[in-house]
Amino acid sequence: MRILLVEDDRLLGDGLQVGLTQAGYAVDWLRDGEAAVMALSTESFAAVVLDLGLPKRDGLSVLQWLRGRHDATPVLILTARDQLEDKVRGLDLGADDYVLKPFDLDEITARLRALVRRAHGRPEPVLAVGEIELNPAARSVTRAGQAVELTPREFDLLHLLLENTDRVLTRRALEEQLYTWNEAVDSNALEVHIHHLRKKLGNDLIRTVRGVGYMVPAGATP
Amino acid sequence: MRILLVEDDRLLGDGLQVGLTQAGYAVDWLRDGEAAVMALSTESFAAVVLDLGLPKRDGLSVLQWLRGRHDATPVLILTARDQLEDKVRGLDLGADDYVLKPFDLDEITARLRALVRRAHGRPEPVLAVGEIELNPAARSVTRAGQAVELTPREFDLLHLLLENTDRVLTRRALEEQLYTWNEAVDSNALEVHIHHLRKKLGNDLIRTVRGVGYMVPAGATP
DNA sequence: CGTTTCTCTTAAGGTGCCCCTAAGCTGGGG
DNA sequence: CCCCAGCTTAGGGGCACCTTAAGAGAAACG
Repeated sequence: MRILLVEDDRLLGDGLQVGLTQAGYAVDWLRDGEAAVMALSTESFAAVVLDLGLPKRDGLSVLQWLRGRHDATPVLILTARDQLEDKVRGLDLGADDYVLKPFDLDEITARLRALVRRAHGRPEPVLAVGEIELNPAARSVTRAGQAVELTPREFDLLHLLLENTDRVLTRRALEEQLYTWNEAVDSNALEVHIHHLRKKLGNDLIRTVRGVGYMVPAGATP
Repeated sequence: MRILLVEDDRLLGDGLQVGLTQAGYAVDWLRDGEAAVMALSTESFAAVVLDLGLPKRDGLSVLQWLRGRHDATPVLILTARDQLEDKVRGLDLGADDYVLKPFDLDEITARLRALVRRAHGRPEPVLAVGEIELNPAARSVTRAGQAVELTPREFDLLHLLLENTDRVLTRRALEEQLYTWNEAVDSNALEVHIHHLRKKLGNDLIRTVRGVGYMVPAGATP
């Protein structure tokens, strides 16, 4: 599985190359947009990891050029948190997904995996417990086949719980995952979201573990 | 599930040992690279948690030596954020994963779990004595395969006892662990919990040692 | 740009469960 | 036979969690 990594920052690129290699990809690492276009015009990749701020030729320009050729190679965009506009424009131009800096390597590989899988027309793996199903790619949830509308927070929370069935997630752990590393909430927001989830999905799915946190048993809701 | 922890910082090591033990692992804690090599050459571990900055023998050197012997024991590296090069070299040398300092205990246990599972497709670590099994991650207890409902205190108490099978735990020791360093109880609360545990798990599991404390024999309840 | 809708947080009040307490009981050891 | 450590039982209080409601803020709409 061959991947093109386009990143000018030496440190970041180095880390990514190693990490992605570790994850089982063959990684070609280029430092500027010009080189990226050259590579893409002659070679074929399973996916492209594309930084936006590049020398010689901007990342968005590379993306636009790629899509102009009707090349459907999956593209994962790396963008800083304060450049949301770029992200939006990137998605408009045909990016398949984006990751905000500073990012976690696991997140990159996870999204990349999803991207490649999607590109090959293979269905996304869904997380299922009992009659509840969650589709991470579509961000959709069904209960006994019926679609259930969840807000973003609710979805993320449920996602976390379903990824860790049979494991108790402490309140701390959940909050740290939901609220990105800062501005921790000091109220019972988490409880409220849990409450909403139970209301929409039934009371049996999420078990309260007093004094610790929450858990969804793998064999819940008969 | 036996784990080798190699960490020279006393405070950090202490915290890790407690946390990992809490997570259900049997932890051997060594303070320098020399000792780690000694241990690894004679004993077998499910995984190694390895700090890089070590006395006598550097962590990377230990890792290199280990891989040189074609030992595939999973290795989780602890590294400071400003030593990315080391991390990279570590991965090159065959580390399986790394965690940046300062880290979260939950993250360590999560990665460790993934690592061990990856290494030989095994499920969660459990503490087992006779027909009693305790799963720290799920905070669940079974007796002869049947789920047993325990209250938080009961669970914590049982957890402590099972972590120290064949060792007599004094009333003092138990109370200090259960009640976080303050607000000691001056009554027989402990006895009450023991009573409840016996009621739910059978009278043979927990042995009373008159005048000292309690103990669960490793080969209890046939 | 005002209006509307939707989501998330905050806060307050309620409730059920757990845990401590205490007091009487039991049995082993001196 | 007595004493004391541990066992047993029951109840009340407190706290963790639940539930509900409403306001702030952001996104969507015209």
